[in-house]
Amino acid sequence: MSEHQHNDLVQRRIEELHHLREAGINPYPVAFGKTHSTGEARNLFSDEQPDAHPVVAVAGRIMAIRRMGKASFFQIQDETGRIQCYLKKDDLPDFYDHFRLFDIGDIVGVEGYVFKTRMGEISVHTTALHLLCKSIQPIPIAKEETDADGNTVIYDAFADKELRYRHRYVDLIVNPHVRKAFVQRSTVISTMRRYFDERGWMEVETPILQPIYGGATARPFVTHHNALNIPLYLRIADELYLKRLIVGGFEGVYEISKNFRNEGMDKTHNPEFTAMEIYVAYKDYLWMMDMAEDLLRTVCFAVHGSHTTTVGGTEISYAEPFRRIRMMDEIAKAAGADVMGMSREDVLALCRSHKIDVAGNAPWSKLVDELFSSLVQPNLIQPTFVIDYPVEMSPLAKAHRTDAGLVERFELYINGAEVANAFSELNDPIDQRQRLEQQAQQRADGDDEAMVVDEDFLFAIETGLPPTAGMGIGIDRLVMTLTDNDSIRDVLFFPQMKPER
RNA sequence: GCUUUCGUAGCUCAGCUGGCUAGAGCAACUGACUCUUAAUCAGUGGGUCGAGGGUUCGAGUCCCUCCGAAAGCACCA
Repeated sequence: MSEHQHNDLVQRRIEELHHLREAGINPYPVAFGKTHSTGEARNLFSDEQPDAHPVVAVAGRIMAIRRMGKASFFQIQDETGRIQCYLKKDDLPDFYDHFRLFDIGDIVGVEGYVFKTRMGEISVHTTALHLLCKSIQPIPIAKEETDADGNTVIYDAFADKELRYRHRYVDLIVNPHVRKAFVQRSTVISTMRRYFDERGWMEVETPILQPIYGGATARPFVTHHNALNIPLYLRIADELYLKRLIVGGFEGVYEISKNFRNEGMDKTHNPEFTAMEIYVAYKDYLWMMDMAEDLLRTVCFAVHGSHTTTVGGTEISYAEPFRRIRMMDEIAKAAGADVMGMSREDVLALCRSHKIDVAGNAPWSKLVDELFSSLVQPNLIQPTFVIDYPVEMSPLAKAHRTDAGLVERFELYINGAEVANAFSELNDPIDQRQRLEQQAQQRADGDDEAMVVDEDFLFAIETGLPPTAGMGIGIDRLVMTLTDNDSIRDVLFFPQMKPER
């Protein structure tokens, strides 16, 4: 701690701290009897009764001070916003000089009454001021002005991304739009949870530390359990455990889980991220599509009070029935050829003819995926379900009821990004074993993201999984589209950073 | 992992083809001011220019290595 930044600004504040103590003021008292939020206090004032002078005790962080000799104005900020406070020496003759030792960033409690200044700002006329926490690190001061058109203009906003992510608490104090995005994130999650709970589906918890990882194609983090002396993997997906619970007799389960993937980081990838997975027995992917659509419409409304939102200047509507398109149809339209039944070599040539850079030894499914990602996905701006994927790309999805070679699967795309992935779950144990063995073969052939055979999972499927629909939603990416942020770091409180040195 | 760009005061930023003691605004400090609001006015202090090395008479500026970040690419969700 002593190696902390000890610049002159910090030194100055530590001295002030000592002076306050000498004056008999405890800079770190235990509590404060707050009666109103700043927002509530502001609402107490009415122009019909300007002399009502409702009495309040509000608390918050000092964000601005304007000293004018024997009177001062300061603004305090709490969860609901800011309110100006007015303090004059006549009211607090013994205390007023101590206020000189208060700084921007200190947390105070203010007792007083609500009034409106001559300049028309609703304020608290201070009758007692309590220091609740002396801050010794200065916070960045972004000044705000309301221009003639009523727009808030911010000067010198705290903008350095590295500092904002490393000191997120400062970012949250100083940048209201950052706070707002995280409130919206919380609304997304709480709305989903309520939606599922109301329908009788049960929230569950499954292991994060797993002896065998599965449910997705990804590279895991590995750790070691000392007492058992075995490697354990941090989960990459919930799927296999949640299906075991459906086997066990629960008919609707969901989990909001942190997953971990040991891969590169960029605007859309953080090594730990949040997924929601839900499984409902006796349903299929068509039912799940309807549910997903209703769910997202509900979530959007909870966040925005509207069924539309704007991302990067483009309006996204959750109101209309979402478009549903078949993957193979779209690839055929965009690439000019039906890839079903085409040889790997022909699909490779097709990729090359569209100038898609792919490895020459990539498997058929990978090539088809590339065609889709390059030619179709970027155009899926409005919420769109892409349905019926090739079986090679979906080792856990049930074979399509009518179309050979396909599975009953959909992915939901919004603003060109995949937000949900779902299928009619594969419950044919013979088929499932073959699919996993295929994965194992790919793995043996050098694909280190292919799945591992999980014998206990197969045992569960052999025990009997009812017909079941399952879906995963990438919460971070959904929140990005709902908060108009194009970087995942802006919807994670503490995105992964390299340590400073 | 690769490529490019960036790192100057607590914060936001200037600093030219290398050239006097590295600047500004906000914040801080001293003083004035009892309804201000980007308060105002007068004055003061504050820097290992990310770190280390090199070239040069001279480096914030040019070169190299390292650290950190951002954007793009690759991989993935």
